[in-house]
Amino acid sequence: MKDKIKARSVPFSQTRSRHAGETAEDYVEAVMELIEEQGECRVLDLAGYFNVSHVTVSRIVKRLQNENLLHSKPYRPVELTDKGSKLAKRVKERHEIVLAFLIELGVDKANAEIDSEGIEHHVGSKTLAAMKRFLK
Amino acid sequence: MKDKIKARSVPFSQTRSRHAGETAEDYVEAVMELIEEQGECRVLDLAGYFNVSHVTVSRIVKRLQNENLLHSKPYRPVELTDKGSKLAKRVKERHEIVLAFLIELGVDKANAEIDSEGIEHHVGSKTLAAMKRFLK
DNA sequence: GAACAAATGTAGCAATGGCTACGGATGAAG
DNA sequence: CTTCATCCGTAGCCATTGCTACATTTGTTC
Repeated sequence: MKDKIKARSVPFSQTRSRHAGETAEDYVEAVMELIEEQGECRVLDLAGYFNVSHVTVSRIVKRLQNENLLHSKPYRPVELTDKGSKLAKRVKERHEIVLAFLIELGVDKANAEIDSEGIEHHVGSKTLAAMKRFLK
Repeated sequence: MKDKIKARSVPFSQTRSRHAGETAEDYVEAVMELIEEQGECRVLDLAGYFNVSHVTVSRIVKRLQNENLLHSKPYRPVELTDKGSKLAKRVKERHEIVLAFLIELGVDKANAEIDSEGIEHHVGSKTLAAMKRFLK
């Protein structure tokens, strides 16, 4: 009798929804950064930031408006809602910790920046706390 | 004149293709693990492993066959090609290093296992080398 | 070998995120 | 106020990864 395969359902949470959440995090973070850097955030700014077409940005912005993370009127700059702003701050802080951690670990800045973008979405609170301890 | 937004094209490489690559890594690793654990790997084993339907597994296995990572005949177990086997070994080794690293960093085993599944795909060679140094 | 359960494949739908092509809105320059 | 470049939205395509429902194959049991 074969053993039943144990589900790795926690680490392998549904790929699609997980990825949609990562996209949301990347977008609110980018919007906050672009607004800080240049006062406003346009669809084309995001397209340049992520290196995708404005169409892709436009659709994702629309979805994130439905999720109450962003808001903007047609042909107008993209702004953060309160909810989006709070998420952006959490994401940015986590991102900065992961980046500083990798650099402290001995990774060169260029690679630390690349890897931290991918890693940040998968750093849970326990791992984040461990990284903070390491930095002190 | 507004500054041009610098593209973050390296960290934000095209999401779809990046994710398809992560799926490939997860699948070859799972196939190798399941074969080691129980001698063969069936579609339903993978469905249980990833907690998705057998239909999703079936389609992904077909895609990975086209990419020459897996092979199997209809209604038959899934096996690794040489290419898939090599990839699986690299992925498994990287995964084990990331997991050991998180535990050494002070993350509890349960959280280390969860986070390492997500983090591993984004650990470049430089970061991996830094993790290895830390472990010594 | 017939019948049945389990495993796998197929059809077809949705959501997400890529794209090109095209059309409408905005805003600056004349 | 018209013109025009730029920005942005819409239409419609594809790929990936989810799903349910149904069809087919396999293998066991009688």
